[in-house]
Amino acid sequence: MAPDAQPSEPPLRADARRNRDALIEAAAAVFAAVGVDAPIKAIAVQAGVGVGTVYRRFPRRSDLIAAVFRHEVDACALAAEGLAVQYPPFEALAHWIDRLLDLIITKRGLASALQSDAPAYAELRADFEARLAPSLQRLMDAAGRDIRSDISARELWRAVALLCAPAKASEFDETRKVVGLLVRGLRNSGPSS
Amino acid sequence: MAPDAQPSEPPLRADARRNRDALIEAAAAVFAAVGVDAPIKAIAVQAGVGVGTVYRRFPRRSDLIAAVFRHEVDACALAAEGLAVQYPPFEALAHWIDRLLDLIITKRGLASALQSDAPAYAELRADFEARLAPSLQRLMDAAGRDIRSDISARELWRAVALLCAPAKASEFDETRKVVGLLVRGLRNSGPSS
DNA sequence: CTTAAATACGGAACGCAATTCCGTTTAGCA
DNA sequence: TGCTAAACGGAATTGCGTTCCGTATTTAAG
Repeated sequence: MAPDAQPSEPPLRADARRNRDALIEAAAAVFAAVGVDAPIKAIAVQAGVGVGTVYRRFPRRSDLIAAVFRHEVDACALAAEGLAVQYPPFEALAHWIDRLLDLIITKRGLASALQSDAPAYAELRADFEARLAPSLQRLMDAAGRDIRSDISARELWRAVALLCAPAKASEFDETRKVVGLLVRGLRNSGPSS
Repeated sequence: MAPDAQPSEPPLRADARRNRDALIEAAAAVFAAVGVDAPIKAIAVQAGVGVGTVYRRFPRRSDLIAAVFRHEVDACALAAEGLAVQYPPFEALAHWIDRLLDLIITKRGLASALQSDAPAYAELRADFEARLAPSLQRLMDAAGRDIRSDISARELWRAVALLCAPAKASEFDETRKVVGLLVRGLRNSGPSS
């Protein structure tokens, strides 16, 4: 009855760790070049391993995507704290959403993957959501009556992710504009503070 | 030099027309049951024809989708006129966007298809856009200063389509809410009329 | 320094859907 | 009725995702 509930995996074997790292690096390169829906084989080749190795370590494509972007996602979540200090509540929220936009928009195919319900991507949205929603929630709480209360952090995050979906480089401006509209609609013009 | 430029196809042979109609009907049924990304074979079977026949008549999947929804799309475009008469400009616009939402939201996978850049769907967005954008443009023109002028009909239409993308039946309300936010943001709160 | 068990590896094999191709069938017409 | 063009169906091809298993490597014990 020892509290071993959390099955903390045994440490990876040396070669396994090496391959794991190589795969993340290779995937980052391939994702940047081709998009997150690149053929698994391409990533395996780039990393110099067999496809079996990819699947053993990252059973779902979303696992690999999540690993590649983990640092950036965490950084974005962290940035909320700084913005909350620097700006008034509503502006902090707006700026953070800009930051979120930069995160999603520049990764080819990431936004589409985030809303795919294909099993290979199933966990991705949840993973991103788990890391980002708390930050957003705090900013929204801080904004209090400045924003509408009938929308949740999860809903807002998903809306932004959706609006990023088509973004090719040529459409970044359009995406920003439309997200801007959404944020405008979020603001409460009711009883001024 | 006769103005034969438009290569109006010769009329279809009787069996060809029969199959064409059967395919549209079959596709409608399959799309409703499984979504617009259903296997072509499933549609062929349902229609009682071979896959070759599907590809001969509808080379790209988008051709079939467009054919299936043509009536509904045209009806939506038409509805703009009526709304423009019944309501003040901004409300007419808002109502029409609701109508647009109903059109897209209830067709499984349609919204995703509308933003896919896969070749099989390439023409779909353009096709819908060509039919819907003029109506939206008229409503926006009529709304004049009531709405922001820095967004085009095409941009607004695309944003709505994007926000519909995830919509499973369980999420219709969420989608409506978020689109509502967008429309709110579109309204000009500046110099009142 | 052996050696055996546990892990990990690679890539062949399989499944599934998209798309093409071509020998056969059928409608339209004289 | 017979001929030609149009259309048909479905087998074959292609491409990717995913699984499986015989082989190779690491690790730790002796």
